[in-house]
Amino acid sequence: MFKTFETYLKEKADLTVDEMVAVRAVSIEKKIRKRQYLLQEGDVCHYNCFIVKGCLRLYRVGEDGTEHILRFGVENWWMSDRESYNTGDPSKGNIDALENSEVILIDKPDFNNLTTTIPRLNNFIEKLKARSFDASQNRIMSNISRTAEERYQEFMTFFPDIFYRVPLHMIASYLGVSRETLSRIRSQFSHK
Amino acid sequence: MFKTFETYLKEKADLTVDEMVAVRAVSIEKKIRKRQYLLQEGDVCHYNCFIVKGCLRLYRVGEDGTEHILRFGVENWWMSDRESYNTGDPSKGNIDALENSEVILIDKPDFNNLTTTIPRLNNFIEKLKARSFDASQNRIMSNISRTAEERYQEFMTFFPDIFYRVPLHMIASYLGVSRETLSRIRSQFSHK
DNA sequence: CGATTCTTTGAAAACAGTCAATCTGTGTGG
DNA sequence: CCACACAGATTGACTGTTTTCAAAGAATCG
Repeated sequence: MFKTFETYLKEKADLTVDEMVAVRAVSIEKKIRKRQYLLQEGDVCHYNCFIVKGCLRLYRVGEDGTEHILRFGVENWWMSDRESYNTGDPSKGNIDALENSEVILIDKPDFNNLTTTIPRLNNFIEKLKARSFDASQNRIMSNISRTAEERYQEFMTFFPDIFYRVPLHMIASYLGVSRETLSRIRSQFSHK
Repeated sequence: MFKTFETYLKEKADLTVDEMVAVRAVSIEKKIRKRQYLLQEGDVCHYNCFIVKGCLRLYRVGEDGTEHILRFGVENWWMSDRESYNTGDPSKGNIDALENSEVILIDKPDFNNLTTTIPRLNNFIEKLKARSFDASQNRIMSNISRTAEERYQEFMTFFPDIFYRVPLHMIASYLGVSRETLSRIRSQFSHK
């Protein structure tokens, strides 16, 4: 299970063998079954979580009780509630598994240790954060400027791997429309 | 003009006198008049920009030619197109001044120098980026879960200082609704 | 098979966008 | 100082989109 993570780190951050050992020393392997929670609202997010296998989601519950999905994560993605992780405040969101999954957890102090002692890792993580921010900006742009149909097509083309493995009502939730609306968008679209 | 920046850095990052000198050495003071551009679509964003005085906006133009505002910035905020700045790719957005403004620009290589040589500055900037990311996530949540009216009220309470100095049609653009809709939301709201 | 989860459909109501017109305040040039 | 232009805000009428609620079909899993 650590193997996948190792391959990933080797390719992305080009870690040495020694560095890899250091990473491994603080890595916690964990299996989560479908519908199981990795983080629940109100708890503090103490871990960085790398997805080895499976599919997770981060969502928040609105005032009316509706679930709103902020992110999906699949193999080789990171998944945590960064806000709670950074601030140490209780999380506003929940992370649960949409499939039986395998993840690697690294505790915050351990992770900080790694990034300060391994510059190449730090570098890579910084880049990752930067891209993640850019993605957020683009999603905001999408939300304020595109129609639901456009956002739907955008999602399909950008994340085909996610599109084909999560239920449609969750994609609707991610896009910010009701499942009925998404269903109608799809039927309109396929009648062309 | 540098004075304001100095006060800010002193308070936020607690820089020493020597460090402040180093910052000053690479700071470019610039005045921008209302409606003038700091960055135009297609250009690469080479600078970090700190707002000493005034008000700027970052916006993108949609396929139909409509302007969509991604961010506003006022005194003591940073304003740049982070995507272009990070990647070196041409910017998808424009930054212009909504009022006569004064900014301090720091070139990317210079800025990198500063953050690598001044750990406390680096630390502060990292925190800033983290908060900025969190804000993005919260805005996305808002976009996919709240009604236009709720987003409007949210904006007023979170950014009263911006609310009272930018035209309403720009707030509409930021919120992702037409100016007419915002106008109607307001009149409904005030008839209570 | 039965239960659950997921998707689709229909009809009514609420909501938002567009276009065109009007109203307001501001500031500039004569 | 006035008249005019201009940017901003509002309103009305109309159209189009999205939500909601209720119901019914598929698909999946134990």
